Amino acid sequence: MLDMKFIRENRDKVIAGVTNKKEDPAFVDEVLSLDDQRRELLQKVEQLKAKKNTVSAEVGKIKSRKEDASAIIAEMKSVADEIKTIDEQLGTVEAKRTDLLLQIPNIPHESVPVGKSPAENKVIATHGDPPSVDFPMKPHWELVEKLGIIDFARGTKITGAGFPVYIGKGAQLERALINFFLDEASAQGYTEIMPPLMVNAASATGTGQLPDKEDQMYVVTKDDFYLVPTAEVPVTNLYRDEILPQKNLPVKLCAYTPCFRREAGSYGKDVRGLNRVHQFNKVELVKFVHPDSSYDELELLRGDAERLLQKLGLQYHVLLMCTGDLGFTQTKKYDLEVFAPGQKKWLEVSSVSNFESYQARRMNLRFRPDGGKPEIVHTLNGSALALPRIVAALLEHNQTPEGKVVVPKVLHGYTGFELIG
RNA sequence: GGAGAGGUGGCCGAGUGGUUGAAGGCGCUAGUCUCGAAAACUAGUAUAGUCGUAAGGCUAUCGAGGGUUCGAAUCCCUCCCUCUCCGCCA
Repeated sequence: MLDMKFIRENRDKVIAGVTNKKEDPAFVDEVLSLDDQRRELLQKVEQLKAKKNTVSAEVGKIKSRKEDASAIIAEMKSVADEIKTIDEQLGTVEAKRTDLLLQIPNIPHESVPVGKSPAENKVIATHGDPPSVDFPMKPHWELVEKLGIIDFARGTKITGAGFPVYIGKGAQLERALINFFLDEASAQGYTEIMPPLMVNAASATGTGQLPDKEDQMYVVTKDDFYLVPTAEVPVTNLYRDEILPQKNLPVKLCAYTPCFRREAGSYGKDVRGLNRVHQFNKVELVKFVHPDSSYDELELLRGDAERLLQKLGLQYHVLLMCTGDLGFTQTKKYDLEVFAPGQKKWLEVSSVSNFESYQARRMNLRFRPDGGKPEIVHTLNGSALALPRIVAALLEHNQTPEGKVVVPKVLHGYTGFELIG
């Protein structure tokens, strides 16, 4: 969430930012009005509490002298009632304020182009070329079926649509990619985390999945847990409610997890094959950094993700997302899209974002500047990378006329084979 | 799942209704002492909200939330977590 003080002092800026994100700016003034009410009630009740405290201490002294304090006690009873009444009002106002505060999105960074639709995202870099072949390239769903390495139909039987089964070299390729990504991250100084795959409501709120994106998560109602939609959630919450020493910054973490997403509302859109599934594997990078360096760290993070695509020899481009296409909690975001030549489509395989203090404030994640008061850290994350679309692009990019697939060299040590089929 | 014990400041630990934001110790920071260090001694050492130009004041916080009371770390209720024993189990 945003800092209440910041909203108070920058009303117009916040409204502009919220509007550019295509969110409702009406909440901003509502929050400000609730904030005024809150402070008014707070002052009133705190004065009464101060009185209560001094008089109650007095009662103690009187009683210890074995004197009569019944008159004062009777008087304080009405004060106590008044406190209770105002406290209740205060509680209501505060709950509303917090509720609204959670519904105000983070505001975009000034370097982000203002825009309404994905069409206004900017392609800021492209790398690699499509394979130069003289045969018609197949989409991956045809390749994997013939090769028998991913079985969508049986996944549907076991669970439901969007739960593919990886078989034989398909499973091995998946495992190889996960290890490759994790090893690359470790080499860049990221500490590997293996987190829980279910999180509680507090964690989901910390990263912004709740209340905004509740419908996208699978819920274990019996225990009030959520299946992780991305490792971002458990990993970013690792130090929730903690104060990190400044010398530990930047904290760099990486994690492989399966990701579970209901993908409600996206039926029929790019759902063929591996393009959009309910359960998939992903390696995620997370950083906690000093507020002064978060935009430099964002570029480094993007580099870490890009390098993987380069090493895999895939064609990709980098999008700088416009304000209207930014997520609720993000101030700036790059998407990496890889080209899948069999279906002639760009597929999003990574999303690299800065959240500034927005998540960290929700999570109460701070650092202590040397000798100073605790401050909120900035959080960033990026996929490095999401597996299914990488596999899709990789299979399509490296297919042979016979429908076999050549494994990229960097993976040979991981797969133990160089050809599928 | 059953039975029991317990959750206090960075850590250990005292505290069963009346100056307890919280004794004492450890740790940490600064100072004294020392050629320097250790030891010893002295002082300081939470977070947040709110009012104030500031100094500073006030409020809240002893797992979380609610209740009783003029007054709660202390009594009551609910929940969470940890530990021990039993059961079950990869």
